[in-house]
Amino acid sequence: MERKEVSKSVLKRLPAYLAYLKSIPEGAAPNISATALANALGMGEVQVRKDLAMVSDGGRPKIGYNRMALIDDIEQFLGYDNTTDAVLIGAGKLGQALLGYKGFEEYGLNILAAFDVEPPADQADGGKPILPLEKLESFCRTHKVLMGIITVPAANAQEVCDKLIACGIKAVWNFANTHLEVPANILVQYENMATSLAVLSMHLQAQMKDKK
Amino acid sequence: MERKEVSKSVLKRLPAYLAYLKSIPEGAAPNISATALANALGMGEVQVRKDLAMVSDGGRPKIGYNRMALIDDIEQFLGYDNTTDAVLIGAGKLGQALLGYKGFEEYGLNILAAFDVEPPADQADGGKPILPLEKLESFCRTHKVLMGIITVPAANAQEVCDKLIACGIKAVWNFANTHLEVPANILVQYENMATSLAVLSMHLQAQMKDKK
DNA sequence: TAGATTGTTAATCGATTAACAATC
DNA sequence: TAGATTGTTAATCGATTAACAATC
Repeated sequence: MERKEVSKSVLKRLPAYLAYLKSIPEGAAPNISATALANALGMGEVQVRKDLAMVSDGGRPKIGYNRMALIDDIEQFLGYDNTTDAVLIGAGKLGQALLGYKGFEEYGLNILAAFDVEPPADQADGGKPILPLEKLESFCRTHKVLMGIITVPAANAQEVCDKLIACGIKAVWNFANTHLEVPANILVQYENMATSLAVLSMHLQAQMKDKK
Repeated sequence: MERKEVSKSVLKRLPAYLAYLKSIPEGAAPNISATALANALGMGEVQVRKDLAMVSDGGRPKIGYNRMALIDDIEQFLGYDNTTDAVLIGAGKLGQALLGYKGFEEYGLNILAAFDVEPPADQADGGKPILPLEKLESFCRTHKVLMGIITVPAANAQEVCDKLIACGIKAVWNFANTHLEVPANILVQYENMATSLAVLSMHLQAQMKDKK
């Protein structure tokens, strides 16, 4: 299957398909139709079919897609089959939660270590190390790290980001609620809780108004 | 200023404006132009102007918008001025991190308590309580809670979600990587790390290919 | 064969961008 | 007045949806 260019909107839907496909028990029927997938996820079936056409080499009319093959295709497309190493900066509550989260492996993400200006003294045995920030550059260089995760306060995020880029990082996952200025070839993905909250509180406000 | 209907895309950009406006020091000039805002955030200036027109009652040509007034307008529009109470289900690592995060207050979100099938014995003094799941319904009813935050494993998310809706919740913030089936009047906001990771690993793959 | 299902081509929709008129 | 800046109207762009032809 040759690699097609997919738009960001398609890309963002792929993990949802994958999660659903994986949640189907082993013993179930080996095939699944785009219609079934669409219904399960509350989406349009044409959209699902178009999305799948981008990553798989096709389903068979009347039968659908082979579930296992589809899982493999999406995982390969998303690059979950080869792991990406990452470093995390900012070992506060959120940082440590992400550091300890086992689920990332499933997505091909491997956080090697965290860095902090003040590494906590009591580090969990066998957990991933939290190192002083001074060691960041040498660490990134020796491990050829390409992704950095920022979980420092917003005020320090740009500074940390600059440092990461100087260390050779190409992609930044930013949990700080601030815009980051970066060169064109660097991608910043914002994980912005404030955005989600805006959507939620908007809905609640509308609900309240409807009621009265 | 009468309340306009804004699209989700506009809504999602508002928190970014707000964060930037708030990051400007008190002492700076009292006005800011849409052009300046756009440049700072790497956005188009027409887009910024259109967005602001939805929430503020206007800037003045040649001068721009009054910063303080703009902050107030956006906060009011997003409902950050009156707090929303929420409960959190699933006191694992992520759940506890969110529970302990002070920053939500700024967005008008107040997590009252967490619930778990097995509340941990050692709860931080003065922190928010982690209660057994059986107490969820009475708690929600007495506190008239409208928002629920789901941080349980994907396999249990739907069950928890149903329970929340039965308790009168109107908006769900779902951190589990799974689709939730809900009635039409309930909003589910997915906080999907897998989605962000997909975008990031895609970028890294493209970078690698360019290099060789 | 008939019908379910796929994949594609065309139409619609919404959001972004560009052009321009209004204003301080 | 001139110029910066706003706000609006029109044009473009991209993504979603609808219609339909292809296939097992």
